[in-house]
Amino acid sequence: MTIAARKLRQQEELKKSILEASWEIVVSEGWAALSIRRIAEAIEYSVPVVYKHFENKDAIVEYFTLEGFRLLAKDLTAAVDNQICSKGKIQSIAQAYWNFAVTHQKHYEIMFGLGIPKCEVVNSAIEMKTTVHIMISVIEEAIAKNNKKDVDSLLKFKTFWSILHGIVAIELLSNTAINQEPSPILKEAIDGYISSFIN
Amino acid sequence: MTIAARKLRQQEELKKSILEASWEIVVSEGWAALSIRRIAEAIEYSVPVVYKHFENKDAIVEYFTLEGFRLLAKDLTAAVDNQICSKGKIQSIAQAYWNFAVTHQKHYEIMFGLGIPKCEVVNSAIEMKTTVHIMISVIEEAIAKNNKKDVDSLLKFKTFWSILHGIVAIELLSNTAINQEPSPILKEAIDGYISSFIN
DNA sequence: TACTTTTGTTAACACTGTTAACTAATTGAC
DNA sequence: GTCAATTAGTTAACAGTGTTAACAAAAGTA
Repeated sequence: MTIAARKLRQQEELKKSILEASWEIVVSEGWAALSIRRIAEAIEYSVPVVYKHFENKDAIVEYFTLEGFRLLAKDLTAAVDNQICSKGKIQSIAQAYWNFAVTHQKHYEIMFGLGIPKCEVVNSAIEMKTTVHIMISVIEEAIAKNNKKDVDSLLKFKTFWSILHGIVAIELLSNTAINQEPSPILKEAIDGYISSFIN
Repeated sequence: MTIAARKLRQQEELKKSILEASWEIVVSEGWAALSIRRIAEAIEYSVPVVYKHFENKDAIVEYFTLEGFRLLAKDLTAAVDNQICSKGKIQSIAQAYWNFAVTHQKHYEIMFGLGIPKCEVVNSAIEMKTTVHIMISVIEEAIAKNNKKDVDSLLKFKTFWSILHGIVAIELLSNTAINQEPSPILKEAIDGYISSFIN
């Protein structure tokens, strides 16, 4: 069955090349430039071949959306592992979130880009849930350690995420050469957030 | 010159009908459904007539973007006028910002939708600058009244806007029938923000 | 009336996502 | 080895998008 194995391998490589070609287009020319015909041209195959590997264009975009959440979850996990106290963990997550957004800008755009109605997919994805879970765990731990039983952890989580996303989004919108350095706005906002329920 | 006047009036009405038809499409079917051909069909004219009144599709979209900022600026101004103390003003602006986003969702989407590279236009628009100016004034006043000369007002403003946008964006993304009621997340986040530089 | 300008149309170009219909190559059974 | 069945890949089309050149008809002006 080595022939069948080779065929399978070739098909997988073709799928991989579709994703690589897609990513190259997105990185160099943005999400709007991504089209099936451009992909087909890049992989040197005809258009329907792309549809053999992905149901439609959305499926390709979705791949990168989920990849983004996977990467984000990994980064956030690493950020938490570095720290011991709750305050440090939250600050570290915030910093990691920021770093992710500036180093994976195209991912972030498609993960949180408004105006594109594909939220159903994202909201139900486990990749998303992992990210959410990491944040909530840290916040719940902080609440427990600070004996603030009256604090709503879900509310705190949503506030946390909203602040993070807001800072990133405004920064990405004002497309003035984004600097990798930690944003003072981030520090500012997170300090205020932390002091609202951690001593 | 009454004939020329009538012609001018008719042209203006045609332009108005283009905008009305466009808005109807956007409201009922979203921004993605807006197309020149759909507009032409709605106004019962051929396609090039639309181009007589707007240079291109972006110009139509831009109209609503600027209209959005105009409306937002008006709402924020009214919100400030209602209040006397700095804290109240900031809270009132936050609430007004939220209200604007939920009652003018389609406007908000196009004003801050990521992934659409039309920021150059928006950043240079006076409509945008007015909105910015209102927020900064209130913050500067708060800083002055609280004798916090070391506080960076621009930083505070960016943080403020980021928090507001983040909360709205996350809410709009999780398209679960948005409720008009004041978001607890908003109150939560703004309270934290205010206490970071107002006694 | 004859000329010019305005107003509007049709039809095309170059794209987009998507798919039906077809061909050529490869595989499996006899 | 031959023949049918499956697979891989193609071309060409449909329906839609933004945009514009070329043209016709109506209206205004001399």
